[in-house]
Amino acid sequence: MNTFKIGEVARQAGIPVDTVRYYERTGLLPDPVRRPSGYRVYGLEAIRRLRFIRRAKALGFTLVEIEDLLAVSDQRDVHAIRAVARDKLADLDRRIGELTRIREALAKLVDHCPGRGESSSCPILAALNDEAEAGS
Amino acid sequence: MNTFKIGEVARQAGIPVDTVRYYERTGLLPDPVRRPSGYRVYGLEAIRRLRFIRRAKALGFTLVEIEDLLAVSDQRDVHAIRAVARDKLADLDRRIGELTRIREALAKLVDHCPGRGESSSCPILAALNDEAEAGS
DNA sequence: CTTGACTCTGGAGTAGACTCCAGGGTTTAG
DNA sequence: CTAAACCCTGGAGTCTACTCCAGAGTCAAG
Repeated sequence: MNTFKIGEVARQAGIPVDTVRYYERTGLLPDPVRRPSGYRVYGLEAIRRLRFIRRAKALGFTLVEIEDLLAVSDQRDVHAIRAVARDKLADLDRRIGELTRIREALAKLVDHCPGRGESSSCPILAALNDEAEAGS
Repeated sequence: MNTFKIGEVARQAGIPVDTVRYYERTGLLPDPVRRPSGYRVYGLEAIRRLRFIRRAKALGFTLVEIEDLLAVSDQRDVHAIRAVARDKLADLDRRIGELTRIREALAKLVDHCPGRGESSSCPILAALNDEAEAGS
């Protein structure tokens, strides 16, 4: 019998039970069939969908983006899927670039800080206190 | 007269008025002197501190980290300041590395997706649906 | 004095993604 | 049959860093 209760589905997908219910509330996961008792009943499809969600999250997609991804995936629209993935790639590049800029600025300060002596010789303090804005 | 009302301090520091009050609430900024009317009165020191906060945020520090930074900065402990900055640098490296890993995985999928034809030929869908975990 | 700009407080709302709780009912192994 | 393990709901709480609001009081210029 390929039907599962929520706990089993959650375990198979590697996601907490509360999170499965949360995904249902937000519409990411369709409302499941219920037993007369109210217990949710899932099929293999639900496990597949939850794993899809987990993997997409690991690729840096937000839940809203995953909803889009699932929609086009359900329609098997390869073109649209690639477009969504491309957008996400551009977004990742932007975020990486930003963090890298910050990293370089901070690295330069750390490199030039002697770590001892007068506070006036610490470029980190200087950068934080000085009037000049941090350039590139 | 080197005393300012909150609006002036905020403008000088380049921070919204609400945010200045928020920093006060969270303890990042010391409670200022008050006029009998209740109006906050600040000196140049407050403007300096707010600018410090703004610059530290631009370097990727969180408010909690900035609180630490301000504490060691107030003690002019160069060694401790460098240690905090180094920790932050390691943190940035970790985050950049993680995003870069995700970026590479996604880029590979996008590169191999034809963008048309059968959904079975789309590696993005395959990666999201397949049983295998995404490797490096 | 009047007017408009400024400031005060306390509290609520925002985004994103959960996470936890109380106070029940249900299922299943033994 | 019993007890442990599981499941249900609705709602509240978490984290970060603000942001906005109403309703009231204050200040400065003309």
